[in-house]
Amino acid sequence: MDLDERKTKILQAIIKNYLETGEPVGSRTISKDTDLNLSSATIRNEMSDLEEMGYIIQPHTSAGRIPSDKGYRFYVDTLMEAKEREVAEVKDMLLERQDKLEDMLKAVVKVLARDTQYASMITAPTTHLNKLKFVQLSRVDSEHLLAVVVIEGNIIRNRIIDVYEEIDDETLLKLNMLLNTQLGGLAIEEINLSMVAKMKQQAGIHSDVVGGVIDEVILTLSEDKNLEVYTSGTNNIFKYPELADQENASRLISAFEEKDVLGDIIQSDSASEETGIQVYIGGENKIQSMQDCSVVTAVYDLGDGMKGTIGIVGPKRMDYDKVVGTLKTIKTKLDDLYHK
Amino acid sequence: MDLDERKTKILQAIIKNYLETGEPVGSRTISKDTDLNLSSATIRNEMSDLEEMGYIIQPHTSAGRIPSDKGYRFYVDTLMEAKEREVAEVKDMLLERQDKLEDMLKAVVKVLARDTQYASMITAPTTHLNKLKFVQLSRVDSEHLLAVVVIEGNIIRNRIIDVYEEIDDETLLKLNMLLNTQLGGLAIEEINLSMVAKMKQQAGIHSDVVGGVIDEVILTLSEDKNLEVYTSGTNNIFKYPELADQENASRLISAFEEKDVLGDIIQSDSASEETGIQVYIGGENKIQSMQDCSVVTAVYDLGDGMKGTIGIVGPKRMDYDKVVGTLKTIKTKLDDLYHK
DNA sequence: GTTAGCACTCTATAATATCGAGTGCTAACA
DNA sequence: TGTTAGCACTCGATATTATAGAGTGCTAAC
Repeated sequence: MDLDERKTKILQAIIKNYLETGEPVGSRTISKDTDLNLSSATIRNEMSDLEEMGYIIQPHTSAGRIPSDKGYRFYVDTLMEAKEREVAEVKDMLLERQDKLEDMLKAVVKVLARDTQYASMITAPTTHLNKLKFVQLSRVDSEHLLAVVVIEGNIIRNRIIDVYEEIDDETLLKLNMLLNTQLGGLAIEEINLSMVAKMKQQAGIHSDVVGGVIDEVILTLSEDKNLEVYTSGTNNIFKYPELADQENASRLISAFEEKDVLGDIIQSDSASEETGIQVYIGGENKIQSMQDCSVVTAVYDLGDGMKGTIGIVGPKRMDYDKVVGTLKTIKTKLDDLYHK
Repeated sequence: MDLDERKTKILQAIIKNYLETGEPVGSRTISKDTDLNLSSATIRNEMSDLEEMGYIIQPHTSAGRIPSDKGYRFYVDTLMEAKEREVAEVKDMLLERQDKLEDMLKAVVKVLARDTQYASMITAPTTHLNKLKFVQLSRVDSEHLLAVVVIEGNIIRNRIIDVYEEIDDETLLKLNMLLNTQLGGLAIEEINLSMVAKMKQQAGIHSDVVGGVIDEVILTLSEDKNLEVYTSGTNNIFKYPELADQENASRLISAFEEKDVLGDIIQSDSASEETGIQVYIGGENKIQSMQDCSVVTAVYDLGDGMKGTIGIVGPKRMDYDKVVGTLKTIKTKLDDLYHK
């Protein structure tokens, strides 16, 4: 038995209807709603077939049918007509200065949540090809130095370093020179221990300062680990009864609080290449607490190897059209930021 | 009619019992639980009085009594015996480097949530007496400068500034000198427009760079506005049935997502001076969505005028002893950080 | 002032009845 | 052979009723 055109149409009608209402769909509804002009009895026969094939499920004997994960998957893969959406606000927002990256990400995820009405998240971009642009040491007061580390993509990190001996301006200048000539332009893999030892030796009594700076440089260069994730609209999960019972809601909300968990969702996102958008339905999710949800993610690319992920979590009966459209738009706008 | 010793004891017993069970407390329970050796009938008479005086409430005719806001208030003000608590983890945590303030705050609030089992929040310290320590301009590449602004308390902000004309090293040095001699040590109130104009004039063709830096300085100095708030343990609200119904939970969670709302709670915290800890019970809360909750906050002081607030939100039948004790400990440890 | 006793109230829980949407199956029809 | 009307049946959702028990207020006796 295979999915002929009529079965496909009926399956689509069932899913569409269920997405809207959240109630199991009966044969009578389909009979009236579609332009197939078939009686409910015929529909019933077809539905029985579709159930046998695993596309739909009967919650209990005398209820209508709801889509199975397999049904949703078929819908997403073949039946969905992704509509382009306009997300007006984002366009302006992205004109903001890039060094306020954090604020920009927070704003984008907020727009996404408001636009889709699903719980939303975005990760700060992680750079994989990190190279040091330069280091700048300044005196804060007699006991502290400030080390500013700048890497490709203009990511900036600061660190206050304790000093125990007086450092005069000239020495400071020399240390700056030393650090920049030795380390400038290098990636983390290119910095080895013998270089560090040599530099410490050249710094003489200030070797601990050099050590502190190098620590910060290494930390900054290898910083994909402490993944920043911003979320918005968490409380949207209460809009969907099938997710809103206490146990579920509690689990989901604590998942949204644990950045690591969100990181896991996003990690191995090898995103379907044409659009860069990935849909995980129900059991396809790795995260236990999201087995009753669908997750849609998109990878954005700010250039310089700076890639991040933006996505939403919602009920399986999600408005996939809308979500994919919205994500596509936002992704495009984020990507354009670089190629503009 | 006034609160004699016996009434006080009975009130205390009612509240204690209700805090533990969350169920309305009957006269029989009190009769057995206290060492007053009174029959349930006598207790009933007293309870009737206490109800008339507004300290307790009957949810319905044939139920036991629960404390009113006024009852809780009396309990917190006079009956509670705040226990000192040990919050072991925080001690070590605070030894961390101060320039990772953000991470430290996140860690502290996490400990608080885990320790109390209530939803917790902490605000980053805002400094009111901000004075500029120094500004440092560096070249990032031919089109961008990096401005680093450091203010009292070693708070650091960065900004990338676009430049349209080549700036050589010497000019950069001059601009650095100019900015630091003119602005060093000043508070925001001390920087006026005529100074800005004068500096721009001295900077000649690079007046826009100077303008950009000054913008960032002003932004940094007046930065109490974009109040950073970190939260943890939001999902703890599901542990208390009286808060866990969908509507309530949804409201609370979205309040926890809106930093502004949390800011409001904390704003006018004139904290009772001896301990610096403030308790808001039910209707005493300004925030609409928290009228069914109690909120306990503490102001911490890192010195240099850097003050922040840490607090928890939970059900009215909260373990006030524990919470106040824990907050006191954390507050003390944060305060000590400065005076150590 | 305290207490035993008792009638009364009201919620929570369980047990029961009823309704209706939806199904599967059969038989008739085109 | 595919389609459809008809009908008995299933089962969750909702309303209805009954029951138990915790707690009260009041009265009268101690």
